[in-house]
Amino acid sequence: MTWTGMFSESTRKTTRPTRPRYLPPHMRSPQIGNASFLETGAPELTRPRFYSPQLAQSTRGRGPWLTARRNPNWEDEKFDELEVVDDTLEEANVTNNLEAYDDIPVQASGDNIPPPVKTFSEIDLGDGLKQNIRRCNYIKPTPIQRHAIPIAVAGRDLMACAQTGSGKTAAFCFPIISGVLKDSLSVTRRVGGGSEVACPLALILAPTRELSCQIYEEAKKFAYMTRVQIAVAYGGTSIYHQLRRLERGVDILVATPGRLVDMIERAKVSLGMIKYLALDEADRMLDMGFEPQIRRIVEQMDMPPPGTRQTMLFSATFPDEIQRFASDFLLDYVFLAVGRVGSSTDLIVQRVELVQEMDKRNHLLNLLRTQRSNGTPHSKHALTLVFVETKRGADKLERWLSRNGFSAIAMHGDKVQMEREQALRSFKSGATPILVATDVASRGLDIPHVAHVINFDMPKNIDDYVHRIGRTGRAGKFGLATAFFSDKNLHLAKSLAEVMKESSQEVPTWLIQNAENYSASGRSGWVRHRGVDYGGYDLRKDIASSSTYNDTYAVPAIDGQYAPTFLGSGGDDHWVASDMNLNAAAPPYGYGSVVASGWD
DNA sequence: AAAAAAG
Repeated sequence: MTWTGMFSESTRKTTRPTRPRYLPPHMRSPQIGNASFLETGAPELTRPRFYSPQLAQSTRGRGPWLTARRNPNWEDEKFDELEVVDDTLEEANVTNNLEAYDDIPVQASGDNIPPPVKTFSEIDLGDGLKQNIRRCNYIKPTPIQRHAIPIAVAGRDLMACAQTGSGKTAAFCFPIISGVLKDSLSVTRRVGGGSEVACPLALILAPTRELSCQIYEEAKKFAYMTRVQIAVAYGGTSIYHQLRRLERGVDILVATPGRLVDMIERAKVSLGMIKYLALDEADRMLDMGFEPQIRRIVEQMDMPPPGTRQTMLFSATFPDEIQRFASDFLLDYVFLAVGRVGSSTDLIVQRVELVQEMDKRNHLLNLLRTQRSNGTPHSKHALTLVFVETKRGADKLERWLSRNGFSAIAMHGDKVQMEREQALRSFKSGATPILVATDVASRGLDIPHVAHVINFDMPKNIDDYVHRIGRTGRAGKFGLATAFFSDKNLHLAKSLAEVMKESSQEVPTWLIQNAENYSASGRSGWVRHRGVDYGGYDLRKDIASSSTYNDTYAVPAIDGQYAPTFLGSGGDDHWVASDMNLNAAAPPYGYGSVVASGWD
């Protein structure tokens, strides 16, 4: 049996910082003047008053000695060599649409589920990590963190549906770092000098190189000044330097599958000592393209079997069939879903426009021109992310936009890694305020200031749509998502209408009409029509014999705040962790501040 | 009929 509950989240103001400080993605650039945004239907292009790029620049590239003289707490400065924001921000944040998101639905199922905590201090994560959590200004755990961390720290396997922006990365990093810290085996005993094999205790896998980097950077912050050694392994760059790094010993390895396999085959890495395995964007990692590789790494190398390692799978979407694959990797796992589709998601305005293929380019130009004339020109603070279907299409659209006066850059898997990273940097910095990307950029990446996501080509499945539009509307900022819907996309009509409806969007009648005519039943080739199935519920519930899972877990009332307001209501509730929800929900959580990139 | 991930 499972329980389902709605929890009240009360938010509160945090103390105003006395000095410029790191600002987490979800708290960056809270929207200001959103009324104009809604009226024009164009992204808010006004430069947020609280952001200070000059200030951010000024601390960059400085040696610790320099900072040390200025500030005795230089460690903290070095710790986040990132964006420094001035403190006027804080206030703007906390006043953001709080009430609408006070109730966060949480569903958990499985045997003997460790109860959630209300604060980080309720769990012994170790002094070093605890200090870093403070350094990160993590005031209060997010819902996914409150639930997932106790489960993970208890050593349980976990399948977690967590909304983007809800603190997923920390939710699996904290328990892993904490576990490594408690491990008595020093890293030097697991790797010798010379060419010995690196034996990490933890492996974190991600579907793209850039996402691996992001997680790596994030984990480094969490492990700052502890003895926990973190390394990253991904393709498209010299393996030599990565191997040299491994020779120094590694506790936690963040990797993409290809390069990892390469290293294992070269006998530079052994998975024999793995105690923790985490798959980020787990449904992607287990989809048709990736599944064989993952299976190879998890089942056919020297990775300890389920039961002797701890496995954690995280994603915002989790279709049934993927849950089935996934359960092969897990033992007696807890299923967790945070967030619900259908709750207010007015932070992302979703528009669908019926555009024929041949008209798309001009339509895009008109859209961008309107956007430009509506407000400040594209800038660091109003980035537009355009998704296309193919790599060639990305290049062609980049050229088309450039020829027509829009500064655009393309990012896709046919570019060499340097170009990919350069494109991303150029976009993030605002130097090239339009990024034309394939799905390489659809998941996990945290790009502040994306005001508008345009699905120039619709993705093949609705999950990707959810992930793509989740690149905007983050950090409590309003976001706009525009979809160019052509007759090639009719199979998506139903699921798209469903997604929009669930996030309180206005669904055009023509779309509803088509949704009825084209119920997503067809299945052909590699196109997987799944209708609306993000897997917001535990697949095991469908299994006839529920005896294995009959431990009911009621959430203890803590200060009256955690008392479920309802339990297992009617069955009509659709529990899903969707990006849209998550975006909407992010600011109200009121985690004070914090979190870093990779907040996804 | 695709994107991603090794070189």
